[in-house]
Amino acid sequence: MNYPIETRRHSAAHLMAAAVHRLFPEAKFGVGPAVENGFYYDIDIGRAVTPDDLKAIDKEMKKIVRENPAFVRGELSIDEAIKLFTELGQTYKIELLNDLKTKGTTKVSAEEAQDIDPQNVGSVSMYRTGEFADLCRGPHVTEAKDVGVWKLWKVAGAYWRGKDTNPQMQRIYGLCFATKDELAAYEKMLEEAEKRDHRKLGAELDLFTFSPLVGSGLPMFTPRGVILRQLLTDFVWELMQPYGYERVWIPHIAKSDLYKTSGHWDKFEDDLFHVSSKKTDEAFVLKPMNCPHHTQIFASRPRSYRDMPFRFSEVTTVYRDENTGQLQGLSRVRSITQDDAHVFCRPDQVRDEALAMYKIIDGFYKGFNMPLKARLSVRDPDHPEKYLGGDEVWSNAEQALANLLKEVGMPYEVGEGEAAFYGPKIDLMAHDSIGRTWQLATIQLDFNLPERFELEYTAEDGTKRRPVMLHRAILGSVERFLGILIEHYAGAFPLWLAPVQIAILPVADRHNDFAFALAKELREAGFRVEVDDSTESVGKKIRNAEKMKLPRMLVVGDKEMEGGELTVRVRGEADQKTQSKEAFIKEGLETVRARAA
RNA sequence: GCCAGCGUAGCUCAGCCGGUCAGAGCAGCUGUUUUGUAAACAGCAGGUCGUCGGUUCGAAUCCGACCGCUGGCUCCA
Repeated sequence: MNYPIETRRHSAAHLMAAAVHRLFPEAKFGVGPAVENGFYYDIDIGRAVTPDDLKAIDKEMKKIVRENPAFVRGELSIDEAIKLFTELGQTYKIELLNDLKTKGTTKVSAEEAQDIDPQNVGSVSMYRTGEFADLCRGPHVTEAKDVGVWKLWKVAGAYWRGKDTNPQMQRIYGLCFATKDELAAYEKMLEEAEKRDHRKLGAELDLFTFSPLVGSGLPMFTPRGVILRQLLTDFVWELMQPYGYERVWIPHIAKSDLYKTSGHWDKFEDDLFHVSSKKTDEAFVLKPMNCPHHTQIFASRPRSYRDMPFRFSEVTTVYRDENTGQLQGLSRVRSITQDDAHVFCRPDQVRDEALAMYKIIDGFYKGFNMPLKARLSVRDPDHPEKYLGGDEVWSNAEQALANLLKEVGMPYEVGEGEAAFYGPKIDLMAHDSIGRTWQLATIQLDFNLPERFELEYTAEDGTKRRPVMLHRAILGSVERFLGILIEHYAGAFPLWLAPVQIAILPVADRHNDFAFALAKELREAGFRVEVDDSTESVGKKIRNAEKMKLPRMLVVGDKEMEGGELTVRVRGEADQKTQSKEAFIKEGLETVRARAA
């Protein structure tokens, strides 16, 4: 039988629950949906699940598959179900059923909704697998042996119904695919992703480092890493040129009053780094974002409608006191460098400004062969209290962004509840070379900060008007983008980005002078060059250059000194070629200019 | 912040049911070699076994706290 993979995965979750039920009769069950690549089930056995438990559960699952019970569907009223689960002591299920009964939904998160059909209020469906019965809307495979190939993967703590005030359950993750080959292929992909891990490559390629003395989540960039940072932000700056952006500069701390005015204080006080002064009683914070500062530059003098828009851009670092448990390599840090820009414009200029932003983003990601998808992030209609500003303002803003996406012909999905608290936004998701998607660039509309800071400009008729503010980031965060880029290229950066572009490898000591002279010449031509004058063999020098993923290698020995031609080796290729110096330089410069490999 | 796992030289790892347990390879340094396409040879040096405390006659090994890392959860302006 050819089941949809979700059906197999969800059935595998039940199968696992059935096994857990046998091994731990007291176990209480939460929810167990199918997810990307597999499934999980949240359980509570009164203690942590150990790796040994996982093995035992896996063994029991195999045993059940040999017994091959059918997945049997039944239906009963909510009250009957509550009675049944009360007898079974399944307190979590009872909570879900009570919610269903009183609120007509169990929905707290999208995942949980999978377990119960909110449309089918009044009665609920059950599935029985052998002696294990579970609340479930299905569908399921008919027999246990149809679940496919699984592998119990890992255990993690997970708050019941995703709320950190609720007790934590044990979430057991499993991979599940229809065939062995698919599972193997996925595991291979995981392995590949691990090899590309930017934390590993960052150390190996000497791009950035952490120190326990400096603190977690506070990366430091080495000379090679800074070359990458600089090239990336220069690229953005270059793309911004046609659109009239200007650079500004702001200090990295500000009085807390700034954020009390902006509204950030109320929302993020606990996530700010607080700075106190012994000289004054005033409280300061390390800036967690740049927009409030930028509003003060706008507000620093009277503005005329004639001069609008003002486009302030800055690559600058913000600081956020993230929960330590969620810091991760360059992906989640406490010092975040943003390629930030804020545009203050008239309402009639929003479209053009947002369009310009879109074009910059589009050009940037094309440069890395990362296809984009858009998401229009709007309010969560169920929680209007989470947002600043009036309903009409929001509706207009959401509409303006939707129109823009339609205009540029960008397909998009709508992300309800994904908006920032001050306005809707367009988030752009980039695909990397191994098929993952990342939310990176963003264009955000903001009708609220101008209001809070009482920003204004003088209109044609002499009246004071409120400008509209747009926030945008192209890379998102330089650190996070760099982490993604390292994994995208597996550390083998294209020539234009490589921190060291050319390695010159002298065959013997007597070729060193020639090598250094050549290096000087190539540097003057604009390349980043390194000479390996160690006393190692040529083979070893090549090996080292390959390990550092240097795009070009020039082996120089007697032949090159006498003949005048260069011997060129390209990263990852076994063959070499002979080329004149002029041709090598010309070709290299063209490749760099084209931002190609 | 919460749950779990982990922490031995710069890196990768061995040792870990308490008693020659401080080891290996790579990297580093010093010699020799002067090398022609992915690892020359030899020697030397390097760790208070994350930190602090506890149990014990004795702790890298057991326990606790803290720091850090990893995977999740929560959060994400």
